[in-house]
Amino acid sequence: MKKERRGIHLIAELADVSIGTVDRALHGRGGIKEATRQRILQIARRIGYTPNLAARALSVARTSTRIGVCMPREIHFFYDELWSGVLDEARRVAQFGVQFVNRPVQVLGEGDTEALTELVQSGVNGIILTAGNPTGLKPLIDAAEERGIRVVCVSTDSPESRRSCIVCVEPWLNGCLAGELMGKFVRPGSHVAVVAGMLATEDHRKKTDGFTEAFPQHCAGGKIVTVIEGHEDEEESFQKTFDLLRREPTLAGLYVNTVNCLPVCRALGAHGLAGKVKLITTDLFAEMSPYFHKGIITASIYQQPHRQGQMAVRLMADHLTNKVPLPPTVHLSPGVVMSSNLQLFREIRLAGVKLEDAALRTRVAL
Amino acid sequence: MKKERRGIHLIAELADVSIGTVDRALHGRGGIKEATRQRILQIARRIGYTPNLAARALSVARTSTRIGVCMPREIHFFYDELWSGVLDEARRVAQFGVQFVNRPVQVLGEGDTEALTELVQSGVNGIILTAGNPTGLKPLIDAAEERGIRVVCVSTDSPESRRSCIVCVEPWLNGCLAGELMGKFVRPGSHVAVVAGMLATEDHRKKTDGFTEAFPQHCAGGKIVTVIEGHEDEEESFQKTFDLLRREPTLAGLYVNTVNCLPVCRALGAHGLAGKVKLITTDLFAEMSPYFHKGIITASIYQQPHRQGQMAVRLMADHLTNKVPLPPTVHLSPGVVMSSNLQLFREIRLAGVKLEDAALRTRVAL
DNA sequence: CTGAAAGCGCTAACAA
DNA sequence: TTGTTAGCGCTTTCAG
Repeated sequence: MKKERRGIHLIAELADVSIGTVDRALHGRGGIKEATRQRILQIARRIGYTPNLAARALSVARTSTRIGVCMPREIHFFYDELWSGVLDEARRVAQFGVQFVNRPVQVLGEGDTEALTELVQSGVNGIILTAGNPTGLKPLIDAAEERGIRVVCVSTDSPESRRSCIVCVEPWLNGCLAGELMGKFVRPGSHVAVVAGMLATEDHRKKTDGFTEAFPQHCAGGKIVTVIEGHEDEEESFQKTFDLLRREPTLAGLYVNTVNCLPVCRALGAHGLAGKVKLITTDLFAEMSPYFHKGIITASIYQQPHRQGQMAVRLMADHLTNKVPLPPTVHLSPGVVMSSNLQLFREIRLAGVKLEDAALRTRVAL
Repeated sequence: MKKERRGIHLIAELADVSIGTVDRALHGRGGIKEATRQRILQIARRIGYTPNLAARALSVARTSTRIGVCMPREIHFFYDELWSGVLDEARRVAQFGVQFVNRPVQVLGEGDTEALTELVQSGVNGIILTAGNPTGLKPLIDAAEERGIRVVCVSTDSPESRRSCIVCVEPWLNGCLAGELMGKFVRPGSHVAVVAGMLATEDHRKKTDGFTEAFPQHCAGGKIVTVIEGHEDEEESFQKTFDLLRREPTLAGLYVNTVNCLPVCRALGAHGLAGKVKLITTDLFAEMSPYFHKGIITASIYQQPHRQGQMAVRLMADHLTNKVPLPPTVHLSPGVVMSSNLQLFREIRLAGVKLEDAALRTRVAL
């Protein structure tokens, strides 16, 4: 009884060539007669050949592909989760011979040109990047792509550049969802306001725009009375919100489109407005928890940082190791956090677990 | 220059034994002196050994592990997505030598005892199952677990049984979220109603309970005037809703906790109540789309079927191939679908794409 | 242009 | 109780 062959051996047997030739045909390598190639591809198609990725990974283990990661290092908040998403998935694909080079920057947009330059020079095959300052990064990203280094932006885009792919929650849509929710929470004709970080930041501006567009569509006669900027400063945010609430006693809703929502919560609390003014925030971290319970935060728009990181790694790894084409955009749907489902989110469940420890717990949902 | 060894070869070299012995030590196989084992484990720990999963997968490819899947076959709706989540992830882990045995049943709860029996007898190593009739299935599940076959329930649980793990969106919490949303959409003192499938079904009853508990907490003086049962019948659902709307002209909200929401939408439309009565539905499929745009559906609670399927496969495969322990429960957070983010959901994006084709498009988000 | 052969790190069967 | 060895399916190098 003949031995049952598999994979390229089977093809080789059927085509009556050696596995080396099959390999050449399958990979479009040179040095093979076009006729043979066609015959082989034909057979491969007929038997529905799919490469065994484990074998491939094992075989190329030493010449492994490397992925560089440049994202902000920051604790307790969004980027922590983004990192853990990246690291979790990195651990999985590491088994496929993919290595990672981490080049964290301290703050979004600071020192990222240097980090990116380093990564490019270090000879990685792909780069995952939060594009803090899109314009400064553009030439570097373009240069990297020029050299065949794929760049996947995550969370923050550099839309003008030639990056291969962006994985994010679209900020405009993010604002729209907040606007729609707000429009449905407050009564027709209500006045609401927006607390942004700084409108100079594209992300905050787009969120504000989305909100501004969607809110009136879902709240007949609704009006956005003002947009204030907290500049990510605790004191300033508190003061400005506090003043706003005094100035506009009829205010029905407040949309905070930055992670810096605690001062706003405190200002609302100080006015005794828990639940009276509908507060919609952005992102999630453990310290927000009590404000949900007190009814001060009505809802928060969750940007799925962990999943963003995971997706970015997965896309890049699939592309690099299996030639899966990179989609130009991957837009995740933002989640809605309210008091009922609060406990299900990683940020709340894993509160207090340090990054290292959290990284070990692969199995916690969402 | 000596050749640089890796993995178990390195350990073997350091411990001055053969790789066979290292393998025995690492896997707790018999026939090895306790002292040697300790010495080897010690070294493994010291050098931070992690097995190369690709190599392992490749090596055990022929003796591969098999996972049985028993879930309802149903088109256009929830289970379609559940299947595609399973199949997508199955394709990935297939590379690790995991095979799948699919035993679809026509309808949830019909013929699943037979299917499960077959699977157990077919000698699979693990089973992924939607437990349609929990009580009937319990003895079979227990028997399977007894024989060392891990059972992971997905979407529908058999809580009394000894299944190793459940992956789902908790129905009670699902109802709570709907209740909270509703409580915030309507004015204090509002009257709302629930349209269930049949309260005899645990899932529907729990959703109803959750809603009943949460709604009054978020709507001062709010009242649930009635719970009607549509029995998943189009005509009955329409008629009962239509009558209800006539009987209760002040009704402010309606919560449909089954997938069968179209008749309710039509009844609302027939009364010209688009947007007047807040409608919160469950699940998502393409035909709901126009009702979002017309403002008839205010929000839908999305149970992430694709992700549920994906998680179930991932957990099972990780457990079977890498001995990762199965967590007893994995509760996903339900998503909130509104008109703003509607387009981001698979069910809407991939509308019209048949299961086979959709299965090829691994790269569509969420 | 094509074939042969050496590994990649691990498992499992067989020998000692 | 331990060592040896033959693959798993693929990539890559070196000969023809």
